[in-house]
Amino acid sequence: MASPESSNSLTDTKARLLDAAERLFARAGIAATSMRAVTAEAEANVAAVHYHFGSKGELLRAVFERRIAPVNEERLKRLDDLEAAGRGPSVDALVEALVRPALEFASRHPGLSELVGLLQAEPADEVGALFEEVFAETIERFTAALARALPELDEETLHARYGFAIGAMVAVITHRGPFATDPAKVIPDLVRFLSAGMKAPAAPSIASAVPTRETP
Amino acid sequence: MASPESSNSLTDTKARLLDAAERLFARAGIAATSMRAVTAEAEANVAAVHYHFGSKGELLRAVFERRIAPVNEERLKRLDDLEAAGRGPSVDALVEALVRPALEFASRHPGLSELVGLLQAEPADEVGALFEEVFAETIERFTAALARALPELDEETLHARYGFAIGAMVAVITHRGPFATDPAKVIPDLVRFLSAGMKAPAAPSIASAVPTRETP
DNA sequence: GTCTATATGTTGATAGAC
DNA sequence: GTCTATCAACATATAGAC
Repeated sequence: MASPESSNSLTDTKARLLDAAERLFARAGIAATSMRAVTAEAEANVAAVHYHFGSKGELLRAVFERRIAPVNEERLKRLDDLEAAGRGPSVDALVEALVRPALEFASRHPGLSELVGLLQAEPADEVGALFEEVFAETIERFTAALARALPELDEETLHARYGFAIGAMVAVITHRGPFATDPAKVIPDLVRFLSAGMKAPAAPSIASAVPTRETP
Repeated sequence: MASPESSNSLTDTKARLLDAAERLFARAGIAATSMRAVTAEAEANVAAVHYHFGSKGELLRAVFERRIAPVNEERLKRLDDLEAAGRGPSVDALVEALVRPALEFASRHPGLSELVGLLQAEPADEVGALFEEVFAETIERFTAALARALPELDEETLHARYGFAIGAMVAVITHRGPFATDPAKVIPDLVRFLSAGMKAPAAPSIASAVPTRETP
């Protein structure tokens, strides 16, 4: 089926470069990681990364997409399942569908953890556009589903709470806090915390407050 | 009172270097910001930063400490006030004392926002030790106060929730989410969300669950 | 596809005149 | 305290042999 000599060891270098770049970007940051270090770690040549990716920026993009795409696919699959089975998934179920795939992937691929950390603080120059592009669908689908589960929240509050939740989740993924390393422990903890926050009573809007008596 | 010629323009360069470094570190990251860029922005000389700070690492440390120290001072002052007035501050009050100073400082000094972003994702080499050192007292005081307000939570869960809260707060500070830019709007929103999360029922511990009947 | 060799620029740090 | 000049080390990127 495969051509006589191409398939295996030829693309091997490319994969090793991705692995090495992920490891080093995560460990020392993007700007501080030289392509020499990447190629050395991958046991490849300095020119190889230019041949396979064209530039350091494109290598970075490939590294991110490889890890983040499957997380979002799993999230959307879980959301599809929730919406298919009966109508109106609970807040807890939605939060878990959003959070669990990310945390489980992160615990399986330690590189993802620190990669997400980079996504958070790396100057938006290169990463910002990638961020928007990769997460747009997930954000839209989940905020819409949460809006249906929490009809009493105005859109602005709901979007803010979604942002709070992502922030807390990112803290766990990047290990910036005293969190259990076992996903089986931390995921329920986080879901419990975030669901309670999501379901908190909305702020009393100034206009609709005290409707019991009108001042003439 | 002041000595004839020293006080003003002599320390001026040092302050300009701090301002410039803060601006550039925030904009492009630490590793990507050269000291040449810093001294150019400060309209100073390449050697000036070595004269005043000794190295790039010490400059970084000075930049962080200048901004973060006052935030923690304000937090601890508010906590002191809460604990002085009556016993047992509420969860909501504690969360607000933790969160409001940071968000208000960040909205007044835009540089702090992106500086906090750096603290989050910069490889822990240099920043990690600084982080531990600067936030240790705040963490200890607030988790202790929260533990008194939430006696039903075990220590591990409480620390984890504290970490979730910091993560959500950092997301707001670094503008990584659809948050209102007006602190008067976002702070109450965040406090409401986090307080509800803090007060969420604890996970049923496997050991103490179903204590209604003992199996022989 | 992978390598060596090299062109060209930038970095952090220092020495020493003023 | 501030400057110019200069260092060795390292960066990205490319050219061309194999």
